[in-house]
Amino acid sequence: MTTEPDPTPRRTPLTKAAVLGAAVDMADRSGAGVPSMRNLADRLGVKAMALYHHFRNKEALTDGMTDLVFAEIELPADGADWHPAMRDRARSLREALRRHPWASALMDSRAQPGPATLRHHDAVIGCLRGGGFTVAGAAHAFALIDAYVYGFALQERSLPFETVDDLEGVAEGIMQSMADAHLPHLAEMFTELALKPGYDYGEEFEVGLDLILDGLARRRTDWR
Amino acid sequence: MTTEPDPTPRRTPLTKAAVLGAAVDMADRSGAGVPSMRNLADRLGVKAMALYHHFRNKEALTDGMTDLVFAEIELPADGADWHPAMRDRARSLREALRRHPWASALMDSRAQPGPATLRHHDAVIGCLRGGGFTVAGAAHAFALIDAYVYGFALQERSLPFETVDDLEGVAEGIMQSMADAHLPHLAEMFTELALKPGYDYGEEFEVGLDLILDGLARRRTDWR
DNA sequence: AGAACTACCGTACAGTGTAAAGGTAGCGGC
DNA sequence: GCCGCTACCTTTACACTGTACGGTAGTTCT
Repeated sequence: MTTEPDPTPRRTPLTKAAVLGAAVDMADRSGAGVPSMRNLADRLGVKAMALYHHFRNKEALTDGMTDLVFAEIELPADGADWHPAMRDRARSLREALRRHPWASALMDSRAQPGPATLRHHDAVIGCLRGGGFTVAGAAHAFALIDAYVYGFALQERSLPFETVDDLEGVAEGIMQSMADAHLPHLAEMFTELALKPGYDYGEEFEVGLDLILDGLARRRTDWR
Repeated sequence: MTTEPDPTPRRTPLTKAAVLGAAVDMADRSGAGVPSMRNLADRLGVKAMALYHHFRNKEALTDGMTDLVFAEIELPADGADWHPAMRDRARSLREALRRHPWASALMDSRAQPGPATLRHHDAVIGCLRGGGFTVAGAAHAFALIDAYVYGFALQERSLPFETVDDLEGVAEGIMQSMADAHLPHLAEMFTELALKPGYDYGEEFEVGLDLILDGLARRRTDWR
């Protein structure tokens, strides 16, 4: 009777995937970035040091988290037309970075790209090559689009307001600075654009993306 | 004799500027990002809590540091032609971010822009407006260029190697992954481009910048 | 039965930001 | 002279971080 099935040997053992899922979820909710090992362990009903059995250190954990984000991004379908495919991918990447705001800052420290990341990059490059880009041209296009999307996500995240209500409070302070320091152009942009009811900084994304994709189309066959 | 000049009342008192200068210098040298309050204080011959007399909290300190970086960036000269001026500014910004790699990641958390930052933005917008961009057009151009430069800096910083020697070591691991996981396009790009002797990822910067400035020139008068 | 291995826990340490309070030097006013 | 006042810095303390080290149940292999 001591060898009964024992449905919960103590609890169902942790898996890498379960830990990463919980970590991503906590990071998304809290808005405070990657959770601490202790908090993450608590949420999993376990003590902090148990996590080190599944991840060499915290960096390995965050690497796994970013790879999970990459897995969410829409891959270009095989043989798809490069132009709409790149547009879709850029939007998808941007939305993933918006869902997981901690991820854009994390790019920095990611020590090594995970499998989803590599697969993602391969598909994108493949799509570009199929669309007539040379190897060097595909590298140009890839670097350009990615830099833009990451940079945009970073900027969007660093805006000092989230809602329109916030905006008005913050705006007063900035407007004051602008009046004090004689910054007429900035002031103009605020009063005539940014503070107007319908303005949404997020819409700048499409404008820039259009310009970039258009430029790529124009250079596609010239490069190299 | 008790009222002598006393050249060192105990020591010359700290100033905000001195603290910020030391902090930036430490961050640049160490490569480990913003120093801790204790380490920074040590370097200044002072105890950690003394710093809180000059900065409300650490965030205020990092805000000051980023503002100091902005102060290094070349401003467009008054009335300068927008095209070369924007190119120079983008290069200057990128080089500042390369000198201070911790700064690009810090963009994120900067709570409020300092005076140098605001002055910088004002000058850039002014140059664009003077070059015939509408308010909305200048906003488009500004958002696009900045996103690109920040994103590029972020990517460049996240490359898993620094020197060509490092590269070869890392490459073997990645090549192995690529072979295992069937990533032919990525493999091709590595063998035919990235691992070739003369290749320098940094040169991609100019390619993308050209494309963007060209697109801006093309749309300058159409926008809005 | 004993050994080896897996998965987890307890404890401990050095490091972090910072709140609270205290000290001390230099000052102007009585 | 002395009394506060302010500017600057220190001491102490607390809650929190990542993680090294060693231990301990339970399972599996021999």
